Amino acid sequence: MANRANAGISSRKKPKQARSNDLVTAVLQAAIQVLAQEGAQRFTTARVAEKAGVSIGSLYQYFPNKAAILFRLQSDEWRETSNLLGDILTDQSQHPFERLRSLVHAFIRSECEEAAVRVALSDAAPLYRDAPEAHEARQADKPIIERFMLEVLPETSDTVRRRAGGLVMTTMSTVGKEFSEAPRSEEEIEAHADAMADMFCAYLQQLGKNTRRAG
Amino acid sequence: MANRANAGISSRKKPKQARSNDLVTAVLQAAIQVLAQEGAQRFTTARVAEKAGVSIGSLYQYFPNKAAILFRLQSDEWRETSNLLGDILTDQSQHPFERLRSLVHAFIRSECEEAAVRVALSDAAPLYRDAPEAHEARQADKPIIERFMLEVLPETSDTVRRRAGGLVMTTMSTVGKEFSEAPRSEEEIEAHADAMADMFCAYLQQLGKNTRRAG
DNA sequence: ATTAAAAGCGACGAATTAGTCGTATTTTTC
DNA sequence: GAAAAATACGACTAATTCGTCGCTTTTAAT
Repeated sequence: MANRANAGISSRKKPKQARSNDLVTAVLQAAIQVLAQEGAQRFTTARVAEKAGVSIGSLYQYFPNKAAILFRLQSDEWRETSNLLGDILTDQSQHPFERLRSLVHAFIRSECEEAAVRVALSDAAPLYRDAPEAHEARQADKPIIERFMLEVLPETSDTVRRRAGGLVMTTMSTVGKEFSEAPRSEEEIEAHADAMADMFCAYLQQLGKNTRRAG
Repeated sequence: MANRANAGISSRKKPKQARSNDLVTAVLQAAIQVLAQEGAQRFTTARVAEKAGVSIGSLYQYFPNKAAILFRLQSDEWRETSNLLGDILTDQSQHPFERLRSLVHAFIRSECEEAAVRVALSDAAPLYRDAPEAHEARQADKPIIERFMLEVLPETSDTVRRRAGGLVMTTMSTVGKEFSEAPRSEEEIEAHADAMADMFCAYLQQLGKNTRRAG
């Protein structure tokens, strides 16, 4: 097998004409369909190109390798999640705990939509997760979380606050993923999101109390 | 490729002589090494056979296909975790919350040991997770958790109690897995486990209060 | 010792896959 | 409208992988 993994994961060349832009979006949409219908195992560049109605050679003009397509899809999802975080957690018109609850609901709901694609995409994670680009992309949410946590636990030490924020976010994302792997009814989704939000609020409240007592 | 996936995932024939038992254990140990050193992507039956010092044909006498080897490893891990659960959560000499805290610490520590193998094994999960055997295996812990939760939240409705138990266990396992993907110092491990235990205790305590107030 | 069963072997077939490269077509530029 | 640049094409190569099958060696039974 010719291996181009060394070429990295970033896009190969910028599409300059309208048709090549269309080609790239066609490839990405096809990639989503292949992931959803065939799963990560059977996700191949040939299948993507065929479903996109594009030749395999053209595909490789804009993506250096298979991993780049997957990473692009994951990046798009990460960006969406970041927007969700920013929109909800900074809405000063609601109590912080209510914002957190909203976030959990929104996140779980979005995880459960198109669950097949999301599961397949994370099955394919080994192909792109070691790339430096992937490492960078995951730092995007940190400032937002940090600011939110400062609002909730203003008197707590940086270390504890940061750890708590990380725990809450990691829990939301990993448990949300696991939860979405089985098909869920609307009621289940809401109930589960509420339970998770309850857990977070109880935890943060307790942390706040401890700090006030100790400080 | 000749495909034997239909043959299922269970072991092919029982080793009856000492040498074949040795062969099976050699294969399993080699499989662990291959996973740890090469990762899920490069985990192949040929590599396992070679590292085990065994012919590929012999390997296929005792494992119907590649997935069966991986499933066997995962099963062994699940059984170990089940034992951990049973040992710790039923130890009546400690307060339930202390047991939970011990469990979290033990679990996170064990996840962080041999992290490479564990990560690779879950990278390979798509190969075995849809098998019915895998589905059964995951129900093993339910009764233990149920009994523990009854002890902690005796007056809560079944639905709520079961959901809470599931949430706590899912959180421990998924967050533990995520946490172990990066290398961690002893201090980090302890601090993180404590934070997680704090979160669980705060949550369950809160749930208990609500029930008492409502009931 | 003879025989049958169990275990072990490894070259090989069948299939799949990632990515290339020379060529053809379309668009832009001047 | 001619030259140059960008885009598109797809047959093909090189590599990898799973699992089989006919055959040999070892062990157990009588």
